[in-house]
Amino acid sequence: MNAVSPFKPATLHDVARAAGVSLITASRALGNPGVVSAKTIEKVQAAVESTGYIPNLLAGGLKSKRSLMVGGIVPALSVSQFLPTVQALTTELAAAGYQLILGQTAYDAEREESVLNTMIGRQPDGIVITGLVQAQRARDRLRRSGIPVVETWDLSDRPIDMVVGFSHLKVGSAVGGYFLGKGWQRIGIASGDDHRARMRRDGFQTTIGRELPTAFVPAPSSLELGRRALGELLAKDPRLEAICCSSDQLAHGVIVEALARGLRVPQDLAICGFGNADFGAYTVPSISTVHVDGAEIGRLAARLIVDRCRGETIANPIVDLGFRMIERQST
Amino acid sequence: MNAVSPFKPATLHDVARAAGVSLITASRALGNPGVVSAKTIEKVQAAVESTGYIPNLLAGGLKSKRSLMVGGIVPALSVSQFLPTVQALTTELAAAGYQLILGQTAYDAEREESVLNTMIGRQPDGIVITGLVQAQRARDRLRRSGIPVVETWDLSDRPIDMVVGFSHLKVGSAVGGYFLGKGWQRIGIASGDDHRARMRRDGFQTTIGRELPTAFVPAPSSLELGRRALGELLAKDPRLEAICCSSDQLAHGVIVEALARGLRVPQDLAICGFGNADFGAYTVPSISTVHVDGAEIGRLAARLIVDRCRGETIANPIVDLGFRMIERQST
DNA sequence: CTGTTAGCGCATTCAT
DNA sequence: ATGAATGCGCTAACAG
Repeated sequence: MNAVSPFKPATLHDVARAAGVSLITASRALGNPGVVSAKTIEKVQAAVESTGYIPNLLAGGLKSKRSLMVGGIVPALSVSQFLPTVQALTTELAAAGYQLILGQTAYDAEREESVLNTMIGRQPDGIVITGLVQAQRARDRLRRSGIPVVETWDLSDRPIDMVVGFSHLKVGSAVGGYFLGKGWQRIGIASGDDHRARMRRDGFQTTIGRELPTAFVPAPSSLELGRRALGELLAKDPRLEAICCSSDQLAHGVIVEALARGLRVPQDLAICGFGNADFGAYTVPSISTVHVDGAEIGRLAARLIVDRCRGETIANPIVDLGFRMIERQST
Repeated sequence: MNAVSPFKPATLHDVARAAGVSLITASRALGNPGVVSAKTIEKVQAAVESTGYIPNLLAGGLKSKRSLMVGGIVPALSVSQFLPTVQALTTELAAAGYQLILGQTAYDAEREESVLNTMIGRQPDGIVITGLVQAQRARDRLRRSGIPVVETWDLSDRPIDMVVGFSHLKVGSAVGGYFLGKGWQRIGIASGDDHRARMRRDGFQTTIGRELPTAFVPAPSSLELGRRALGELLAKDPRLEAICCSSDQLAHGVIVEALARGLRVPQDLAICGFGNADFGAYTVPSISTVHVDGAEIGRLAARLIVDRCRGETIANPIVDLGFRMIERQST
């Protein structure tokens, strides 16, 4: 082991010298081995071993215009809805040699813009955003940057570039239709105060056909907020029969609070969530919900970016992944 | 708005020309405004606006040796234990102008090494790892890279560089002591199969003073696995009085399963978790657990890295954040 | 197959 | 307070 000092990491130059070849040959042996003789590759690889060389991807990216990084932007990592997406994104990108740079907007338009700017400054080969970018300025900037962009977890006719998601309005309508079919009259809503939850609520109310008592809770939602939300709703109308919740966390909280108050679920109070969180099938009662394939959103987004980077044309830049209702014990 | 073509993003060169100053003056006006006259700064900023200039951080980093990126490595994003850490890390780093690059090891030593290598290649100004790096090769490589490294969520006398965490062995002992104090005799363990959960189990068993029936579940743990684990444990010993779980998710599942089987919690079966997950205080019964300040781990790790980058000397590179037991209804 | 030349976009010397 | 030159580490283009 011909270790190099800790303060001067080996460069490709050192590798080339150790292998007795030119700089560019060493570069090719590592990055494009098809064009180099087997013997040379061996020598170079031995040199890499002995020098402990690790390629400087910053330098490579500067020249080649491929940084092998993809930016991922979420409101907050704790929004468990998005976790499977970020996880799948990271995994799928890693498989293609890309790495994810994370940005959090904290549901704040200003922060979103500043996050986007530093993102763009890192010359990522793609950007994946949970939700649609609202600010027109930011949309223009992204479009002009020429970086492939995938907006996710929503749908739009005119995305910045590409979009993978589903219609929140339709989700709301579908749940509304389900509630109508059950014949429930006294209906309440527990909803996060973010854009997408509000959209689902709109779709739900439109289908039900009237304004409904609503408890808004600050995003991200949680079991605790669900408990509080039910308290609020029952204060508005103690005889509610059914609650539509904007997440399974919220629904879980509503269930726990209902049981704690001696209500039977679903006989006295029916409860529906959203997101098909992993625990929902295993609570007692299990939680009826709307399934959305968050991991698939991440995988698809990754693939769109990678394909685009390979110069392929994207047949369909607007992907509707849909959703499906899952009926369990809570309704 | 003097927009530039989407295919040729403005460089600092363009800004300098538009402002009628030299390249370096423009550079200083943006990066080191104290040394430049107010009038020049204004001209440069106007030029930035009109050209839509966004600094290329790759190029800046290449020259300045400060990439303003920090690598973060987790087994999997879905391990909710680590979420507050990653979230706080991202937020705290962003405040100091750094961004996080995410790597997932999937609890796999080989993947860990390859993730570390590409990480190092990106010249991050620091690396934060959840857990201690096990492979000696990887430890050497990290140490030799000269990059500040913070290992977290564990403790060691000889970290690669710095470490912020707590002793899992002591956590196990503390919970064991608590169980002994309660006088429970027939005790079972539901544990994740990862390194740290096993350490806590070791500490627990040592304090209890004997081998205990254990149900191992694959990490990451979940409510579902908790239900299954209780089934397994009761099959081994139907008269168990108390269960020690390696996470609150697992504990929640054990509680749900116990209630579903008609057992009263804690009268028939006492249950203790670990991690103080957000829902644990609001379930019925609420979950006794061990609190660890995951967010603080992230904040501290960020600060250590940032301080080190500023050239400050770290007074104490080994930080024990400790833990505390929280007694709730489930015991 | 291999090597030479010329930058990528910026910040750190030095100079003025 | 400003500017000119130089090179960070690497790869794309062209040569041989």
